[in-house]
Amino acid sequence: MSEIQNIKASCTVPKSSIHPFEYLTPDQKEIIEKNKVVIEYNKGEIIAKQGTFTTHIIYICEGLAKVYYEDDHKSLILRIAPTGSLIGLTSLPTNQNVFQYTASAYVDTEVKLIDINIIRQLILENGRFASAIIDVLCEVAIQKNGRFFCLTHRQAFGKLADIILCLAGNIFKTDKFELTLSRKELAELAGMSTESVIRTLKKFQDDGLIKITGKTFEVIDADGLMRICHTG
Amino acid sequence: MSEIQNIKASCTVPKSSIHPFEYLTPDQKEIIEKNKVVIEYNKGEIIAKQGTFTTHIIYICEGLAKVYYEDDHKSLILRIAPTGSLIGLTSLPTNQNVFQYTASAYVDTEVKLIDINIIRQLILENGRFASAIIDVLCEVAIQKNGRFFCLTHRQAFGKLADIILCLAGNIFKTDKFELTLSRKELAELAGMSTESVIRTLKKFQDDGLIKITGKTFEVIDADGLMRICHTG
DNA sequence: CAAGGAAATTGACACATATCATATTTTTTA
DNA sequence: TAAAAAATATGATATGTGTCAATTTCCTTG
Repeated sequence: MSEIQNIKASCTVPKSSIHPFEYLTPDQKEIIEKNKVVIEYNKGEIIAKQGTFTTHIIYICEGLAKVYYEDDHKSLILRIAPTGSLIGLTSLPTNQNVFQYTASAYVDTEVKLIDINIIRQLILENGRFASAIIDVLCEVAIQKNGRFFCLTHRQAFGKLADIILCLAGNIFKTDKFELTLSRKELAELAGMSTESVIRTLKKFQDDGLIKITGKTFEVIDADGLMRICHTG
Repeated sequence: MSEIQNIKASCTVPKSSIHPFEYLTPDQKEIIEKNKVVIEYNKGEIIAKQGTFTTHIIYICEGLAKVYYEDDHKSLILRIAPTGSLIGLTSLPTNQNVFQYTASAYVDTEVKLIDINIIRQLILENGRFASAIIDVLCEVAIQKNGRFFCLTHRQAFGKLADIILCLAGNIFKTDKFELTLSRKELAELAGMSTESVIRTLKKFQDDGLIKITGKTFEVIDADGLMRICHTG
């Protein structure tokens, strides 16, 4: 039986063990601190809107954000940004000065806004910081590849199994957790219809893979879900 | 009537106008030149295999590479890397030292191999270079979001229309071009079956959107294809 | 130039899953 | 606490597209 935290699901959340700001000098840290703004968002509120000018990079101090791409009245969740994530890095190139995606608060979330030009300047000045930013970008890219593959090549069973393992292993880091997401939100995350999510969830329960009591999800057979990820 | 080069298809190829090496000092350029290896690959040959150690970053001097993710005997094309692209950047984080995808030559391709540790060192030393590498990563990320959306949210018509516009506008940069890809390869690119590609292509011809003569593709109605991208 | 093989094409069919309609349960709010 | 609204659940149906099989066309190679 594998430990839920060690499950490697292609998933939605990058591992994020990188903290670029740690590589700044005290002086540089102070520049950030002096120019930062801290804002609280309520669940559901939009933190950054695709297409608007990226004047600041967003750092998630506490909470969870949904990062999604919007087009033609459809939307695609790119990733879930947990505490410690940076949002808006894709606007670092000066010719790409608008948000390439929308970010909204999945739960009540506290963010720190940092002037993007200060970040640009620090990248030029501090190699270790630049390197850490690159690491963050790479980590997000790798996670996105996995999610991309999952959503295009797996069918309902596999997609949902993947999401559940990801929630358990990467977000809540325990096999029994309270899920505040509605079935509709879960469906959006898995890239399938709400009804399909409900049916698939029921099937998983009948097969003894998971147990749902109200809003509480419990992963019973992580290895079984893992197998479905790779076959279903 | 829009110019084919200005069509904004979500697409498969990043615009790639960034050349990080231009920001190096003469000394730094010399380090690169002294340590580089140039290799020629024939069409179809594998340039880098997912899972193997990334000892070098790959620069495409001339040609076209297919970058794809492999899992469970299935594969997903992430992007097409044209002349001037860098491959292997996602291995820059030292804890991510294997290729995250496979790259193979779409046509005969000449590449330059550059020791990844030299790149890492240059990122630390040269802020402008680091910044340019970040720009490249961001550009690839943005392109990948578009492709991700296209492949998950559009159906056959839209996906294929998108690919055709991308080939015409971004790769060949003309509305009449010779396509060396087989229907099977085109299908892989559009994330659909070979038969569906053939049927859809036929429909496009019947509707007077494109004209195919042997291996020559001609875009007749780019605006029409564009519309299909966003509705089909 | 003929034979063999690969690629392209076409049609029939299967199947996964979205959509729609409707019912039930839960939550909100007045 | 009743009424309204939202979320969840379930069944029937529609549809897009993949798969399989068969045929034709094109290209290679002896």
